[in-house]
Amino acid sequence: MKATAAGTRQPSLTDVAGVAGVSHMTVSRVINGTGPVRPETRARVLAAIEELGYRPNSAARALVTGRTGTLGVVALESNLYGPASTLYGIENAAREAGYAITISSVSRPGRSSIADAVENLRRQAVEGVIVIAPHVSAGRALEAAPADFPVVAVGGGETAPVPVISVDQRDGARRATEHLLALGHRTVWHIAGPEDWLEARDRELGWRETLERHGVGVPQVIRGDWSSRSGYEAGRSLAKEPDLDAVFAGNDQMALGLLRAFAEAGISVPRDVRVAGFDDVPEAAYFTPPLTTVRQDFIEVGRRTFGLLAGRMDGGDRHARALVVPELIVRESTGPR
Amino acid sequence: MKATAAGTRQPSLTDVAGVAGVSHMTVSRVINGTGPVRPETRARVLAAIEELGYRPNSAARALVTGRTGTLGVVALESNLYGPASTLYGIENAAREAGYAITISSVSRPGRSSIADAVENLRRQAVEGVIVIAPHVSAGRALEAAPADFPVVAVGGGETAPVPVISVDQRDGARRATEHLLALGHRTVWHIAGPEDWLEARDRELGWRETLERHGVGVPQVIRGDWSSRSGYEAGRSLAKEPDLDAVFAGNDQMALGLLRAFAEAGISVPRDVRVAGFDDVPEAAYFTPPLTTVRQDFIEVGRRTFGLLAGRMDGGDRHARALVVPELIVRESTGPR
DNA sequence: CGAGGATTTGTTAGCGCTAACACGCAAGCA
DNA sequence: TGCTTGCGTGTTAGCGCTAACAAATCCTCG
Repeated sequence: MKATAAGTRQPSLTDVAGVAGVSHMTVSRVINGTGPVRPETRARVLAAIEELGYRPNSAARALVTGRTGTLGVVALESNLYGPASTLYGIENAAREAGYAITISSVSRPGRSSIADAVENLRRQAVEGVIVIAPHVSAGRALEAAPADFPVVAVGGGETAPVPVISVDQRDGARRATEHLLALGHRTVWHIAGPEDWLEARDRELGWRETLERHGVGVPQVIRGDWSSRSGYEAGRSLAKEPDLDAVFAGNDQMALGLLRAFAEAGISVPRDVRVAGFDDVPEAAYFTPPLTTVRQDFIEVGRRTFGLLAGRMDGGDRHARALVVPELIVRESTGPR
Repeated sequence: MKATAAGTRQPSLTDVAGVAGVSHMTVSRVINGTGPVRPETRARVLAAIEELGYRPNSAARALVTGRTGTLGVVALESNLYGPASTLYGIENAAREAGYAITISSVSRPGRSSIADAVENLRRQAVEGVIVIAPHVSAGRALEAAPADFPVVAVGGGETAPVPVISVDQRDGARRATEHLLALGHRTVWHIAGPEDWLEARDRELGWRETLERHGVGVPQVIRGDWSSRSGYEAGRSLAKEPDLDAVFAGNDQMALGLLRAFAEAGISVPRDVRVAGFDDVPEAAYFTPPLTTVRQDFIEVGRRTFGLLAGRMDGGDRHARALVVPELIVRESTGPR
């Protein structure tokens, strides 16, 4: 294919048709594989396309077909392992299905910022939108989701009238908590994520339920913000606690901060205190000590999210739900003493 | 704004014009702010837009203006801190300037996969492309970048005929290495990133140059793959080294693995060995011990990358270069003994 | 009070493509 | 031979929008 000189108009279907000596419709048929074309005609057309470096004009096609082949993703602007991985999972599945992905990131999720992002994407003429914003406020924003436009959510908005895919956070928290209880601890402390995150709520709920089901006392929950710093601060105050012996951190970053604070306080993990996290970030196996944590398969989440959106675009149910089951990964931080 | 019933055609400019009792051109002028419109006419038009829930058809607009307001980003499908942060920086800057971002991710970078991704994006009618793929092979792919289409690269392809923005990796490596030498160590070992990464090459080069400039022996470089696992393995073999006293890891993840291996081998950091990393991931301050590392401002990188692309789309130089200077963050891992 | 200019609105064409239908031609059949 | 059938190709219209120009309206001032 030759590069077209800068400033020159891009070749159109008609230009190709001229070179190939056919009508523009025949060229269209060759490109889209619609309608019958004699092999020898097809070859002439393909040669002309090659010669001119023709590239279909997607705007013109979209205008007439009403389809853009683009999906929108509203993503949280953060480097949190989960959301970023989910994004790649979605992108992959979408690309395989022939869709492009347009992202619109949101720095501080809120009812209106998410609605704005969705509106932005609609103006970009996306055919559907995936919202990755596992916040309580995101859930509320989705409650007002239009019925005439396909929106799906990942990990949030239980009550929203949109399909939702989520990892079973409660179950993951239950697994971690039961694992710690099974080791003989009287109770398990918890460092929760920010209150406005659904995942934080669910993990806390799973932890609390499990303690109650086992009839053990529920300690005061400690509130963090997912960051290692907040885990560190939580660890500093927990270190003063006289009968502390097991902690379940809401994510791996906070667990890391916790480990750091304990190390500084001369508390040995797992000998004095056992610690578990959530997410299984790739680094968790190399923390000091290696961290027991709950693994979420984000690639799978991304794939299934795309699937749900594809279904919804086909007129599927607004109330579809999909749940991905997490897995407990046991490492030294809850190992033998 | 009312939701349109499913299945109904979206309202067009003409529909709005009908309701407002004006011509479609007047509506267009109101929407785009082109040409003068009487305030009272404008109000009627806006009311009609509101009433119908009108949303401009971007395909039609793109068809006639030749502009889509979309940029493409070729991203590496990975959760590495740097690329992901850069992506957000770009998205932010682009959104502020009124552009949308379409991403195309690449799992294994290579000459052809990157060229394919760029071609994909061009078919999506993006106005320009940013390639985030700091590989040697990416650089080669960019050497064949078309002259008639704006492409910029972040962090790679020194020789490619496209604008490039990068963090000064050599300088960062120099800072880390000099910092270690200044602490009185005889030499500094290095765990390098994968050979096909430009960043890995530059960091290694900066390290090597610095050692040579100071006239100290250059130890055999150890090759990792950015992962904590590879850092851990490097640490296991380094632990056997009799006169080891300072290590500069190519990134923070590998430094983490290294710290883990040293902890297992009973080597104390910084007492027995001092360790520095690269990137300053948010967790680095909470490693055991907190890690001295080189900070890169990825948000700035994203912003400037967008700036370079904007310049290139305006007919700017294909050989523009921008360099972001990194910063050494000193923490306990190179602290007093 | 009417010419001339500025302001506001309308008309027309066409961007590049696909849908729908029309046409020509060869083959099949009676 | 005439009529159908089906294949391969062409013609036309129109998607929703903006650019360019044309027309109408309003004001200002001699």
